[in-house]
Amino acid sequence: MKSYHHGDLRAALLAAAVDLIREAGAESLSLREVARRSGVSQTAPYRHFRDKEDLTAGIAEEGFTILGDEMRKAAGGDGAPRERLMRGGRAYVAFALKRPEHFKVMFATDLDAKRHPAARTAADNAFAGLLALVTAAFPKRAPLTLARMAWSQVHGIATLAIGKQFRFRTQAEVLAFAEEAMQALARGM
Amino acid sequence: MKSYHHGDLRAALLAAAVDLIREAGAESLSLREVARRSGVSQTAPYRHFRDKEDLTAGIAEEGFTILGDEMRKAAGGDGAPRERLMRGGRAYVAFALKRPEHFKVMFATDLDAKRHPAARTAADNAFAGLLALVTAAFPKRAPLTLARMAWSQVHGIATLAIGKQFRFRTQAEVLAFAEEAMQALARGM
DNA sequence: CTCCGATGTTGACAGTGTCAACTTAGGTCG
DNA sequence: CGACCTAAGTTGACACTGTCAACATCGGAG
Repeated sequence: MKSYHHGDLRAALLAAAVDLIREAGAESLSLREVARRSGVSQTAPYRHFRDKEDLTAGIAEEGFTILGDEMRKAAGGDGAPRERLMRGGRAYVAFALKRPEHFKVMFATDLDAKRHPAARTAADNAFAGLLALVTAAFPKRAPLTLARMAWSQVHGIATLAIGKQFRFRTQAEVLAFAEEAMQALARGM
Repeated sequence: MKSYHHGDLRAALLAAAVDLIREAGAESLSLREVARRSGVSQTAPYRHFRDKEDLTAGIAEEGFTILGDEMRKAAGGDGAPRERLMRGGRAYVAFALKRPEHFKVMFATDLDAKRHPAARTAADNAFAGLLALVTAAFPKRAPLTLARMAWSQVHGIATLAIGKQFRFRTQAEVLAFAEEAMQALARGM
């Protein structure tokens, strides 16, 4: 019986936007099409997002939150600190492979801290988790620098993999390669 | 006396497009604005590019060509193979810092080999240079895998640096960090 | 029960990518 | 030397987009 008010339009819009990006690419993300797919008028999204960029910032925030959660979950439990760090890195790459739309949006624009504080907070949060893992795995060793190294490594792998720059055929191959690369870097650190 | 024909419109359009991206971001790249800045009608670009995507592919091709050249130049000359590989990697990061507009476009879209063969060729070419460097530096050691590791490393650094994800203040800081990271990875390889 | 704020709608405007049809410049060939 | 062909550029149009202003409606607080 479709009431005048939607109920949870914001979430529906975010989901529709991600779907659209998956189907047609981030270039052809359209606020109007997102509204259409959510069964709502063209300007309804403006009750939940300031403008189009704010919508993508919402996707980015969602992505950083999920990424942080999945890394924490993967790195949790028992095992040596180094082993747990590896699991965290693996989760980073796995996230990018499973949700390439989120991942691309998250790093497409340098999201302005003033305009999108929630997204920035979620991002900082995820990085803080990584920092903790690195600190535990390599104590007394300039943790910030080492964390940046680890981040660069998995980020490069993730970016190039979803951009199809490597010639890997399966996600399993990507993950196996990531494992190898992380081992090599860890040895050198 | 502004002749009817432009002379080298294609190059002018590419340059205007890069300028526009630098000033306003890749999102607001507009074929019409590019045409306007080149002093030409709105549809003139279609004589040189099939569509908007083809224009960005042109920028990407230009970028890959420059990148390949600069890496080769940096890695040339004398020095131990490892040392030359380092110089190549450093050139990769330096390229991204100096030409972030090119760099972003190059990796924004997974450029279709069928639609944009020239861009793909230029990209393959640049990677081939890296592969040669790695092979010389680490003989008898699965060069493809090692090259991918090196590429991931510098690519991650470049991407995160120009996306302002690190909190570095100067380009020199970024390059110094890159040096450190490359050393660490090389030790582990 | 009333009324007000949050949520949603309609209509409009400027700007965009792209197509079809037309024009012009400048070199090729009889 | 003049006719003409093609590459390069133009004009006008269409459907679509982001966004604004003005209006409508629901649902909960008093």
